[in-house]
Amino acid sequence: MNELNNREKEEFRTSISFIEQFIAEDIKEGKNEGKVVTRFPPEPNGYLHIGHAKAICLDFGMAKKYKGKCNLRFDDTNPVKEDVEYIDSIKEDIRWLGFDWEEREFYASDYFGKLFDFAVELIKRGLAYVDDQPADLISAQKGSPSQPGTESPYRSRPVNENLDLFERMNKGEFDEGSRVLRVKIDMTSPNMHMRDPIIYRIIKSPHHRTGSSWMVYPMYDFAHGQSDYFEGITHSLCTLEFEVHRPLYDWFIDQLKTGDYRPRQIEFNRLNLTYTMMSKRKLLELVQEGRVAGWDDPRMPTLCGLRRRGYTPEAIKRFVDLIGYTKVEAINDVSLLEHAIREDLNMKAPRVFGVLNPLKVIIQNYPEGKVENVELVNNPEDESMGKRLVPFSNEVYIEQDDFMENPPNKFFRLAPGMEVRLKGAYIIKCTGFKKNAKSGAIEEVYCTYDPETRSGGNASDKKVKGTLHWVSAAQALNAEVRLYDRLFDHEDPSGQKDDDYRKFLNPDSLKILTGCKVEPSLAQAATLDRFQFQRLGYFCIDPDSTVSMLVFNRTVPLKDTWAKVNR
RNA sequence: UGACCCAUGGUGUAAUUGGCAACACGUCAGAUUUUGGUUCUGAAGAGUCCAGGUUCGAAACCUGGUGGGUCAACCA
Repeated sequence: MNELNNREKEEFRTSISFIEQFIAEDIKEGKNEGKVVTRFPPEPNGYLHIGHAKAICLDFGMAKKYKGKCNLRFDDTNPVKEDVEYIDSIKEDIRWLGFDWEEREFYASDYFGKLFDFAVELIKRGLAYVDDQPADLISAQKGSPSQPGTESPYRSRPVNENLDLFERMNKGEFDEGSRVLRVKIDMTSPNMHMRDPIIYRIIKSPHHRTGSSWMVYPMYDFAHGQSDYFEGITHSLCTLEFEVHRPLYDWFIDQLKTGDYRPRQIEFNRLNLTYTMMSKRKLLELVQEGRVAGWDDPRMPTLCGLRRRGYTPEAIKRFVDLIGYTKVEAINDVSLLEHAIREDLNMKAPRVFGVLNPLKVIIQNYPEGKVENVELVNNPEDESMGKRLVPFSNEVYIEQDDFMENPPNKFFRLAPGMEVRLKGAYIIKCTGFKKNAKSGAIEEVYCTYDPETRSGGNASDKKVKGTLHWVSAAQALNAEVRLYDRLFDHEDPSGQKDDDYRKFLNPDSLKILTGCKVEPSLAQAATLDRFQFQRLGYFCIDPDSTVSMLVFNRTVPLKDTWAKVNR
């Protein structure tokens, strides 16, 4: 209720991102007849991560808000790096987030013909030339950011010769790397991207969509802006590092355009998160080196990893909404992401009892063999989620942490002589315990219960300091629980100049608990179902889970002020 | 011996575009609670990177610094 009020308050806020301000101004000025067309342009060479979610939310979000369209376009200009496997996963992840590109699934490769024709046109206009020099020479001639470049000796090659060579490059007459097509701009430009950039190179590997029909492929810089133009994109939203490319894209569009229309590129900051990294290359290394179990390892910042971890699309979108879009290179605190998932799951996740580190409690005055079904609320935040029955008997498991032989001052749990409530059942009092003489480990705890204190009963309003979750031993289901922590123990693992990011891998990022006990209602749970294990955290069923062995992933622990007091 | 971008509590963002620096997360305290969760109340925490300038008035505009980022793939 109150949380809703908070959300409502936030929705009333008038501030919109600088990007949205630009879009709103463009609409107001009647640009593009007030239309908004955006696109999400991934390269199919890896899995999507939460940084992509930030872009997806913007691209699809702006289109939706301003009654426009958002295209999905795969920027597939480099056949050696790309694969259909990635296309499928990307589409799955975007759909999972809840966005729809309808029939507008495009590929940069759809435009290879148009792009080739445009390149030929540039040659004819004397604006492009074939360079026969090797890569290292071309690179050396480019100069450096503080040093102007020098012109290629092939720069003034006659038009006919360029035309002939370019056609023959595409027929496969020359080896990869032997020739490239460059555009003629300015080798002394302070902007490196304007120093006669390469627009076409020879690649003989087959392309996942066009097969072997092309032997030359456009560079990203030559394909991206024009693809936007071909699709009628009005607002081309991308990350900050493309800011310096914008003059080049504008140059191409100047040569291409026939009217007033041109896409407007607006750059925003990438998403960075503490204790992780977004580099696709490094994420791939983690997978290939076996440091994680795969792209969907629940410790990965990939969308499939977060999904398997138990994150909801709503929480991810909420998080993206909270961090905003600016031009500042920021590192966002993971605690905000965790806040977003807790906030969402608090409303949605049914409560259940699960004991991670079981300790048997024997209730000595409760009849042996008797089983009562006690009623528990599924979600105190949402009455419509109903109630369920949970079996109670004379032997129950509680959490090892919930018992102490010699408790400190504010320990509101079980200890010799102390009383606690077993949530939904009875108040019990500890009368003794069994301790392993060698290890000192507590093996069993003995209690008595007060029959009058059953929840809902006569003396049920009796106050005790602590309430524990529990699972009846005889009916308990066995479970494996995987506890995840941050993958790295450094806030910015990939930003350290002198240290490899692997050095900061957190050795405790995964802990597997095998002897866990959960309430019998969980037998019906399906893969990826999410629950709150009361007093512990949010958990979901892992795809590895089977009928004989339930497997849970901990999405995020509950806030724990007791643990905080103890540190 | 460059060009471009950026700078607001610990973190991320606001500030109706020149008018009392606000919100969220986090932190701390209290209340409520059959979850040490949730919820509620309150507090601490920046005077807006620095120095000048314009102005009745600057976080915002101008100049110059400082600091950070990006750019030299036949990657995207």
